Amino acid sequence: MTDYRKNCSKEELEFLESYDPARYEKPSVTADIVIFTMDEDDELCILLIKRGGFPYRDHWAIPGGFLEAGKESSEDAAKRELYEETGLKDIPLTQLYTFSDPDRDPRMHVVSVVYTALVPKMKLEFKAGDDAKDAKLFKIRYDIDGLNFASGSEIITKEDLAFDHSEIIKLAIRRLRNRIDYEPDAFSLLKDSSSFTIYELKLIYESIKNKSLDTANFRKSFMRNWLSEGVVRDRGEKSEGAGHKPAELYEFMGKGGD
Amino acid sequence: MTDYRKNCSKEELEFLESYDPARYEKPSVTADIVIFTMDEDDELCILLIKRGGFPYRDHWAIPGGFLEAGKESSEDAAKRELYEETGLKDIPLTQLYTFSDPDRDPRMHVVSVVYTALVPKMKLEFKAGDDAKDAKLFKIRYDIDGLNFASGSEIITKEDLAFDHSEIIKLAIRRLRNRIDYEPDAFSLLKDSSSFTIYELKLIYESIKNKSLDTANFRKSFMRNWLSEGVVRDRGEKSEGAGHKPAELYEFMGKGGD
DNA sequence: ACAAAAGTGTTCTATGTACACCCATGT
DNA sequence: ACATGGGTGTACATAGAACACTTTTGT
Repeated sequence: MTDYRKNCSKEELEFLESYDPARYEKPSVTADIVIFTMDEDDELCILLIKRGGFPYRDHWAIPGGFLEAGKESSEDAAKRELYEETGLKDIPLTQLYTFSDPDRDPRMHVVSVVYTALVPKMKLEFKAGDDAKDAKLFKIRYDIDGLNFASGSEIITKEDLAFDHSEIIKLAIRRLRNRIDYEPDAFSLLKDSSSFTIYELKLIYESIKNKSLDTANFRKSFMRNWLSEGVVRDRGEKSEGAGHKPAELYEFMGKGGD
Repeated sequence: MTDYRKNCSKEELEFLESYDPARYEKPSVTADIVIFTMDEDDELCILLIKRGGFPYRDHWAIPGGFLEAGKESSEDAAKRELYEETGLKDIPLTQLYTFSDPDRDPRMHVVSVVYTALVPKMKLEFKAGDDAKDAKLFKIRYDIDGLNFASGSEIITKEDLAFDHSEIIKLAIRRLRNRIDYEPDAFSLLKDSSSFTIYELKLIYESIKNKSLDTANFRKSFMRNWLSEGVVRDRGEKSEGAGHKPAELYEFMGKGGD
């Protein structure tokens, strides 16, 4: 693709040279990221940023930023944004969905390509940089009105979110819930994916599915889905120092690991 | 979202008025569509268009076009494009993926939001309009080198496709294969979704999965997944005039239907 | 002793797959 | 008669959910 011009006719080269990309009115393009973590209470959390400028000043939003045209893919833009916002590098992102309603941003037409990232909390550094006034983790909660988000005693609802971000987050959670049964997503949320117990993993599943799971059954599907497939390895060691029977330790063998 | 300005402070309104969207360099945005159909040989087909202009002149491409900024969402753009290309209206589209490599188009940075459409062949009108030199249905074939596409005696491979469209099509097929087991996608490909036999449906599944299925088992899962869920209704009629035992006729009860 | 988690076993049901077999129709 | 699809039934392996029970640690 990069070398397309090499195999071109003279005629076509001329066409490419004279092509004016500014001929048509274009929308802006951003890359946004839904960042999930597990907090100290073993609850699923999302990273939100309080907007310092218009529009939606003082509303909470998921991190994101404009794509640098001609220089980066939307995934690269999301990675750059993730790094600027959290100091995290080399985190695999999965594309969630692209939102493109003409009036989802009051300034202008903005097309947002949204990605999901799953990160262990300990790796998050909060950088108070750029246009971000404030960044915080919010627990994901459910009640009769649907979703809401809690950070300590502060509880925010979809009305406190900027743009269509509440829809975006809703979709991200739905997808995560579906994926977790057949993709090794949960391992990315472990404190230490190279040494963990089945119980620790179960807590992640329970928090994402928002219901408690049967120990015996969870165990069995762990063996079938991950251990016997080589996704996970038995370290042959036991946890120690906990207030209960020592547990077998496992290691996630996926991409890069730690 | 539309009425965001109504609840705005004077200060913010001024900001919005003075905001200049042209400040940043923007990529172009297109909406492309992978259109699947079943042909007269009960084989899965895709609609391709021979490009009349540069770049990739005389290469085959999936239909698509630029998004009209400020006027339409990418899905609306895809619908517009689908109508211009095939005369089809009110076909549900599902978003496939967004491709955004900076050099996937030699002219400039083009972000493409790609959709999938499933349409019965009889509804397709080929319009030789616009920049389309030629539109044709290609059978989807598999061999050692992977995918290829056949229309009569003409066989084309991924090298004959424009841009990264071979990757796009590959992904679309993979997704269709996965979806077909739990989403009622196959019904959209029936000649007549309001009166069909189980066998007709089975042909669609076989073509998409590219392997033959057991009659008895297909039947059972048809009953479980669709009939008992009310997705499909038994018409209480039998097919007639075929060279075999008359078959029960069913009706798809999904969105809009016919 | 008790809480907390680790770990085993059984039972029931649903699903996926393989296969054997008979039925009705047009040619 | 026979090809073509329509349709039924049986058998086996695996997956998921419910639940009962034992084990080992730290406090």
